[in-house]
Amino acid sequence: MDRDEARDILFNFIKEKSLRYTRQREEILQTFLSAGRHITVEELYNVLRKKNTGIGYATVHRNLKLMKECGLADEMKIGSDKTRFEQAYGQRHHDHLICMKCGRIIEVNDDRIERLQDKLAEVNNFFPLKHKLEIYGSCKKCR
Amino acid sequence: MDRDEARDILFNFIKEKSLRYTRQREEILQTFLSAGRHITVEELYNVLRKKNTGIGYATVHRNLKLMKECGLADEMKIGSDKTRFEQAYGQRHHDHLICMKCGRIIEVNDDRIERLQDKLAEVNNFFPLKHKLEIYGSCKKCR
DNA sequence: TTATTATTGATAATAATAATCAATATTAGT
DNA sequence: ACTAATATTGATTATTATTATCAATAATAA
Ligand SMILES: [Mn+2]
Ligand SMILES: [Mn+2]
Ligand SMILES: [Zn+2]
Ligand SMILES: [Zn+2]
Repeated sequence: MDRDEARDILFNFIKEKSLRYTRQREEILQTFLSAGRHITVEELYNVLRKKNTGIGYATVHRNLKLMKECGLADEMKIGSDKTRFEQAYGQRHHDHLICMKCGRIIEVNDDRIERLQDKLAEVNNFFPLKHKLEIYGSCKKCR
Repeated sequence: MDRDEARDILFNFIKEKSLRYTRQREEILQTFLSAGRHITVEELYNVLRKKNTGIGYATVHRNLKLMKECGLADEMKIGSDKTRFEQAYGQRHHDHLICMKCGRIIEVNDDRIERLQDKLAEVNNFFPLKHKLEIYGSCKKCR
């Protein structure tokens, strides 16, 4: 994702809602964009702490939620772990293979599955809005 | 699921592990079998409370976990709701359509999707053990 | 510069789940 | 049936993730 584009999205969202563009928001956005995918609030908070930004946990939490609101982040919950956030803007939908041994998360896509899911909903008179497919097992290394 | 068969499974599991077959366990099992699918600890606890069984919340919680251990129950977590339990013995695997308006849960199955999931794992050098497919949207009534 | 008010960061509240522990109940052995 | 051993219960507390609170501060517009 383009950094400037991401900043624009956040900035415009903030202006539209009469919110304020703070040093903390800029810092959290940049750090989030640099960080690995599927990061928790705690993990992002720890990265920011090492940078001596003095940003509090609550602020990280609040602003990841804000970034979700404006479409820059997606929220995901795996099992009963902590909520994870991943970059969403410019990313196409994908599902996840989750290694139960090392925690690695592999992003995958299968159009045939996507289409069959829509059909499955249809034959059940169900109007699908979103879905979650997670396959749990062990990855190559942990086999 | 056959009641006697279910009791046998629990009973044998308990004997194998040198545990004890208590009045509470029998009561919780029977009530769980009679209750609707995808029930929470709290919901089951409330049913038991109405029956004046005097069984505590912690005991319900512990024993639903036990029933999961012996294969009589499956645990599922939808979004950030409370954990739900459903009968597992004699039930084939299925996925869920979840109405975001009324909370209705429709159980579905599609062998083609199942097979494609296995292939998807395979091409990613991933060994699948279980999976979770949930489609969120609105049901017929809530359309 | 000033007034307004959104934001922050520390902390407390909430809520789901699990752990603790003394009292009690179950079980096996006699 | 009695006893000893110990698993279980139920009330309560602890833990953990998430969210709310609030006084101090910072961002924004006039
Ligand atoms: Mn992902
Ligand atoms: Mn089900
Ligand atoms: Zn792995
Ligand atoms: Zn509905």
